Amino acid sequence: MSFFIGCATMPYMSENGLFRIGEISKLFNIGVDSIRYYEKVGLLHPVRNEENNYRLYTLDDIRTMNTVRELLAIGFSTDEILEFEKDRNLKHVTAMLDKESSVIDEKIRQLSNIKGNIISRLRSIHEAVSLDTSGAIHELDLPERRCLLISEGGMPDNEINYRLAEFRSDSSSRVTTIGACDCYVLDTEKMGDCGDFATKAIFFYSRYLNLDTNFSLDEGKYLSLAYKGSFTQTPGYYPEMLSYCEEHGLKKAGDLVEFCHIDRYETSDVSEYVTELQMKVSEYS
Amino acid sequence: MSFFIGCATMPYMSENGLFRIGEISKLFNIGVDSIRYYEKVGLLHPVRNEENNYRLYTLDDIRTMNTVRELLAIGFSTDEILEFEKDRNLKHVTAMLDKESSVIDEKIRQLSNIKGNIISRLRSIHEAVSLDTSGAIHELDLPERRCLLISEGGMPDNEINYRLAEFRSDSSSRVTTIGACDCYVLDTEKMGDCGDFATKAIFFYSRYLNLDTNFSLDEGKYLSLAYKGSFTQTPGYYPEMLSYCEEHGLKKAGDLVEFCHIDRYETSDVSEYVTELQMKVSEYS
DNA sequence: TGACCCTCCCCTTAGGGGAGGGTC
DNA sequence: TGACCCTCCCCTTAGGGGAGGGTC
Repeated sequence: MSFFIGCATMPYMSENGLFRIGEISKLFNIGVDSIRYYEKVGLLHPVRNEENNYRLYTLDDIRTMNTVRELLAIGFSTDEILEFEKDRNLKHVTAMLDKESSVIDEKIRQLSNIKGNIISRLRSIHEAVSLDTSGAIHELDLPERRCLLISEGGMPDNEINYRLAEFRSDSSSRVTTIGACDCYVLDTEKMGDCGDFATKAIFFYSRYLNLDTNFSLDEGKYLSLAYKGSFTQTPGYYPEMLSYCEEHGLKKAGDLVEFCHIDRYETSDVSEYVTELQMKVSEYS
Repeated sequence: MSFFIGCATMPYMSENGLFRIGEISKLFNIGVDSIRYYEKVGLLHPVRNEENNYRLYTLDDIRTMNTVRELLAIGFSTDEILEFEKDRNLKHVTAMLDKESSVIDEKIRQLSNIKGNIISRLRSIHEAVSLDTSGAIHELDLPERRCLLISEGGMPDNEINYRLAEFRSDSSSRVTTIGACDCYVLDTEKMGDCGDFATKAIFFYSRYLNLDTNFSLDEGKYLSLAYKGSFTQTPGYYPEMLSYCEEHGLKKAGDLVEFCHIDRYETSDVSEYVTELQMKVSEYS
């Protein structure tokens, strides 16, 4: 044990054994405003130099400052620190630390959930922009998929936002737009207002996000085709899917469904939209 | 796909196709103040009923509200949401989500550190109150222990707080009082001011907390004895330690050190203090 | 009349950043 | 004179809670 720690004097101490606010500020490496603030909330009670009204701090104030900085650093509020200063005992300090520990656990739990949510959204977006948007048809074997039905029948785009809000306010419902996929079941027999197919149903789907669900898309073989830009291109692609079926000995076994992977929820630039068409098919037997 | 979702009307909609603030409030299950606040920061721009000056919201405002609530829930500020609303595109949304993901990682990292710190303090306190404070002497084989030397020589209690502050402001220094142990190397040959042994050195030690250190206590055999209450009892216990040595064929091989496990940093109730005396010993050979 | 809407205005954390004036 | 100190006073998040007054 032979280290010599600095000089034995206290460089920031004024001659009368008391410290000025600037000295405390340097000693603790914090702003003078913080020190005045601790006084305002009742943590410090410096005496005053009667001649110039300067605040003067004792070594005991420095003890308080040490405790205050230590407790602020581990997340306590000035109110809690004040309570502790008023009633400093073992039961109190362990109760404080125990409680703070739980509070931090809860914060970490919430942040981890949010982090998972963000990662899921990023993954969904990444997967969407990685789709083959050449319009080429792929055969996919898909598992059962859980979805959230928003509406049976068509609905103006904006009304969907009303339904989403309704779901959201239904207490525990989890709905998500950014990174989730709004999907349209199309009626290929009927035309809608915009020269497009009429809509039979609207639902939300996400492979990664943990949405509420109220029905499933069947597992099975699907034809899939994706394109970029305005989703008015859908009717043009439908005949190609039918031709593909004929050429490959398949038959239509479900509705045509439009998956809007990237749309107005992620971007206002229509050229960035990514839409996928899926249609369930089966083999002739 | 055969679920029927509520009625096709929008129950909260006023007759003219617009919504009043109370309706939006119910729809989103939030206070009207929040909705007015979003307007104040520029996120919403409701029109007004010219007759009564009531705010009126469109379905497009509901779209915005959905996005706002979704992004607030994952930690974005209204400023960031405003930026996103102004320039909504894929690059922007992925950059935002990426950045938020990093911010959350950093927050979790900090909270985990704090949590570890709190747990260490609780463990230290728990261990201190679990000590045998009957004054009985125990022989301990202790490993090398890293410590933080505060002062060579004695020092008024309060001046220690000044030294602690100095260490703390030395940028990266980690010092801790609550849950750490301030220790006094005693000079058993000299008396101090209070009829107690004079102090040869002061240092901090914690088994669990990650303090800065600048020297080590040697590993080896120690006599240990703990008591509760005022630490003025130390001189009374020292002769007992010497007698124990004689009776057990041991000799004093180091200074008498006072470990103040529980003291003024944890409690203002002296009867709760827990002090441990340690003295290095060796066998006669 | 009661439910709903309006506009101020003050309050919450832990300080930060002035302005305007005195002190060493 | 420059560094230091003082006291207001305004500002920061995302709203919450009034008061005082009009509207359906």
